[in-house]
Amino acid sequence: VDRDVWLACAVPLSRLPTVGAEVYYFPHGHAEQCPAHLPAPLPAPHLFPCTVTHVTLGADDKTNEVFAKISLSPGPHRGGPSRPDPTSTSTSTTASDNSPPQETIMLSYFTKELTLSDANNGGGFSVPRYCADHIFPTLDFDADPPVQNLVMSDTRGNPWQFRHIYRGTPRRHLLTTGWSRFVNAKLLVAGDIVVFMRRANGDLIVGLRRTPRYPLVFPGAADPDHQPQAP
Amino acid sequence: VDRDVWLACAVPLSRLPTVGAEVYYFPHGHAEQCPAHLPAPLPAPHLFPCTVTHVTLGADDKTNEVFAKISLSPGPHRGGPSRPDPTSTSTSTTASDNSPPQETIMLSYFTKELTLSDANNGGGFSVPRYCADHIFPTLDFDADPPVQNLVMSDTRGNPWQFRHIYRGTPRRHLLTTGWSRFVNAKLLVAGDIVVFMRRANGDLIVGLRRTPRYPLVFPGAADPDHQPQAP
DNA sequence: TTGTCGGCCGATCGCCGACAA
DNA sequence: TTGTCGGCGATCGGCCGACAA
Repeated sequence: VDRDVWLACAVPLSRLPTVGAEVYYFPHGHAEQCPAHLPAPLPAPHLFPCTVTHVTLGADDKTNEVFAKISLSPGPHRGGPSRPDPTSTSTSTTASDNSPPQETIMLSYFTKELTLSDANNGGGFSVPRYCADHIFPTLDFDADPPVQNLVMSDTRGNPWQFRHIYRGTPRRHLLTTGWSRFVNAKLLVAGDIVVFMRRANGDLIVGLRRTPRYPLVFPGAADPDHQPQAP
Repeated sequence: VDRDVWLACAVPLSRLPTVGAEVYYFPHGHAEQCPAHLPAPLPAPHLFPCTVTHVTLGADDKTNEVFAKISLSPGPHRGGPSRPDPTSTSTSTTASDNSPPQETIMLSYFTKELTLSDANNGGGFSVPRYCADHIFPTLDFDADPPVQNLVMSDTRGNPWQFRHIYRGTPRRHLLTTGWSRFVNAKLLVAGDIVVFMRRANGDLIVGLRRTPRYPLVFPGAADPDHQPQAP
């Protein structure tokens, strides 16, 4: 996954450490994300000085959820110890360090939280004005109705096609054909956030941020047998 | 999985070894079922004398495909070597030994290979006369049409409900409502075999045998993204 | 400007008897 | 006896403008 795409999809507070940075590993922050893997009650909060040896950016093949794999090498810091950042974790999207390099955003992007109508009803998506004007290619407003096909890649590079139309009274931008297929394939629900990105060369990319799921695995979802059919 | 249910679903040639039996492990038979896991070209066919230490019967949670996990302990046989059975394998449905105990079938069962109509058309299943007469509960033929709801468990114990009706000209037995749901959930295709079983207490069980799939993993099935929607 | 709703049209699902193998 | 077919009614998906927030 490209760094700029990753950053656009990650939560705004996310900061990526650079290789060689001296950080603190905070076990409690890590355990917070993997409550099922707790081997035993953790000892009192403690910070371990570490050095970042490798950073790998990725996106889940199925859900497109972005993550960062941060390899740490334990050991004391060479320079004077700076104030430890208690939010440091590893292999999570909220990893950060003490000297975040300012990222230059190389692409335009727009985010929207899915409404109930976006996720459930009729299979359409209401495109906010700003997104249609600044991210999507401009429509031919002489046509009636103005309509175009958009092809955009997800964060794994797979293409998705959407019908973008400007219609209704009052007029508004919508994504229709293709949208519900995307929602179903990505298992999106209201509250999830879509990220539409446009590169300088015009390429379109669609990314995702998911709201926390409770529980992460739906009971009975793995085995459809437990849902016997109604008469 | 109960032993009698397992035996009814396994292919007729299947025989289960007993713990302590002295058998031969035949690597080529095993490799035949796992062509993808061949570490290297196998040496010339060879038989390894082994003793069965444990037998576990199971059914795949999703597909209900039955299998036997047979633990072998390598070592020379104590008694005089009997004629080795070249079909012996481990962890497969075709496992066998040299002294199959005669199984007492504790249940009635009926098998049918799915036709194209059973698997594809209209969501119904043509019930052969023998199955309706000897396996299913008898219908009330005074009703018009004679109809009943059947609830049967799959080999994992999950309940499935089918509408059993006797109708048409000429009259015939059919499973209608509920059948297509079962076909879709179990990913059945024409050529697969269903096994309807009735225990002495009247309980109904439905099992499956699958025809070999080529390939075993459908290309592109894992990632729906590679199938962009048609306009 | 945009979220939600009801209308409605077309596609699909699935129950049906007809008919022939 | 039973496999396949065409018919057709019910259901569902999904595109639409209306309307109000």
